[in-house]
Amino acid sequence: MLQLNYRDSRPIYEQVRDGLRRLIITGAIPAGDKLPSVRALSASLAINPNTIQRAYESLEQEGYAYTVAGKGSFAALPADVREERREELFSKLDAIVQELRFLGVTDGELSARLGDKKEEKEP
Amino acid sequence: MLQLNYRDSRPIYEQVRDGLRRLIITGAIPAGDKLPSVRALSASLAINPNTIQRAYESLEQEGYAYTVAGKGSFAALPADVREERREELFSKLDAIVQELRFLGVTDGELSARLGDKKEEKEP
DNA sequence: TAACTGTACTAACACACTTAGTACAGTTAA
DNA sequence: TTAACTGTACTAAGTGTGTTAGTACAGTTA
Repeated sequence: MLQLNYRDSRPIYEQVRDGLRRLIITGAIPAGDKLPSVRALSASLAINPNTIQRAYESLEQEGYAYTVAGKGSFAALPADVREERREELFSKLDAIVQELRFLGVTDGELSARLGDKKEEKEP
Repeated sequence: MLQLNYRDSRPIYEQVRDGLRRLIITGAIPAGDKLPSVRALSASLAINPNTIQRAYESLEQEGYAYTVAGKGSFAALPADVREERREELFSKLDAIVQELRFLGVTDGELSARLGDKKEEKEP
């Protein structure tokens, strides 16, 4: 379900949070569905429950999850959070594209790259 | 010349390295030009010389700089490093675009975004 | 010679991350 | 009601990384 990379310098709790965020945004975990319990996920990933709890805290603070006391944590993807994420990604996109242009990448190459990826989704 | 963000969780030496890399790739520091000395840059940024040294080590390891004993460090941008950076950025681009598509961004919106940025460079 | 260059150390401190353990309130099903 | 689950909130300890401070050395340049 989630993959951890211990070589990565990023903290485990961030990797867990980012992985869950991606699963929620891609629909692999639909909004409203229950997330694995802190203890269950910590057991399956073989890490401390506190680390999972921290990932869930961060995920909830970002708006991708909510908690019902005694029941558990659930996935969420409200419109404003989607919009916020879009803006964040667009900003990163701009920076990358700008640097690629300095590296001599043409509009044609960029379009081709995006087109290729589109075809992978719609063969 | 370089901006540091102490709120950023990223280490200072990575911020310095990434900032210099960007200046080199964009041509703000042309290949062959001398980089500021370790001591001079550490003084102007008000940080420890060891931190700058670490940034230079990393930058040189990536291929964006070379050292001449006793003279100093100089910017570099060989073809293979450019190509490696292109691949790295394309990978990040793919991941961002994929997530944007899941967020409902259409090809038209993507093209428009790229087109806007192009017009900013060529008004 | 004097002032610069990068580099290589040791030592110490601060902070974030992670783990371990315990505890408590709310929910759910037997 | 009891038992097992849920998230949450602590304290404590260990570890590793980043940063700073200080000193030192070899090479270059004016």
